[in-house]
Amino acid sequence: MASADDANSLEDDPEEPPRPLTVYTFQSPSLYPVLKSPESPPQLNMFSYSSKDFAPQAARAKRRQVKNACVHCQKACKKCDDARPCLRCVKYGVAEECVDSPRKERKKGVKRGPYKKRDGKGSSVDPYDGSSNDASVQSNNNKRMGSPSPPVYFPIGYPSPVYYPQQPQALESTSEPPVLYSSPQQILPHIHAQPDSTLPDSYHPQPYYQAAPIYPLLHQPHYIMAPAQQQQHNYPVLVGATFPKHNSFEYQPEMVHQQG
DNA sequence: TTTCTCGGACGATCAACACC
DNA sequence: GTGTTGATCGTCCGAGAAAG
Ligand SMILES: [Zn+2]
Ligand SMILES: [Zn+2]
Repeated sequence: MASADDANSLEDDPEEPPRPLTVYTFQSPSLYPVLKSPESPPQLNMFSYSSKDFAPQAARAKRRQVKNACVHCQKACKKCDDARPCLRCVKYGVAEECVDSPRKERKKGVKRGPYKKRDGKGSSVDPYDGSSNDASVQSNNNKRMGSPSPPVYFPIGYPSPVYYPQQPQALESTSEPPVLYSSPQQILPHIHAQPDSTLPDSYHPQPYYQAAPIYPLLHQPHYIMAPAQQQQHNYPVLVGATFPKHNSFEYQPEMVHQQG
């Protein structure tokens, strides 16, 4: 079966077709809930799929990746998120070791030989021709137009790794059916797991809000919030979380708070 | 049964190349 | 200068192995 960390293409985009019947349960200290297939699964279309099984010829969903996984996730080949510490590290109790993995510099000066001609003058393949086997085609489909697509709100049920400097923007227009998004109330603040002094350089607490991981109600983690008097912002401060079943994960960092 | 490992598919990036 | 191509590098899915 899938590993505990698996089955969690949680952040995937709304364009993705529904994955058949699966339910999240927290049953391991692994970062992400496990997908189970209950006998009478609810009809929830909240999960992405990532395999070819559902690939409708044309609209093949894309897997979304974080820009830089943390060292632990990278090593484990597991899904990371943009938060630092990332959810997985928090869950494993190694939040203080959660730092971006180093990236190596891209080679330069590599010669490539002539490209295919543009504009049908040559033997170039139609990038939208579904019959193409050219591996590069699929990558071309999503990266045209330079800059990365703007952040989008994640649909309910999708834990999101993304930070939003402020209110999320409107979805980029798409021909896909509309999706539901978290209400502002569902956006939790960034996890402040460590005092500033122990945080990695890459960690810059700011009034950023993270679209919180939103799990199906049945298996939602119990978020531990700082007492009101400890909060100096007008948003709640998350200090830890416990996950139902197996209690194996309980994270309660000492304190929690950031200067405004 | 649950958790861990890791091969490899796929996504993101960006320098080389092509065209105007 | 701008846009396109395609190689490189990174992420993480998911199957199988290992452990309990
Ligand atoms: Zn991580
Ligand atoms: Zn981490």
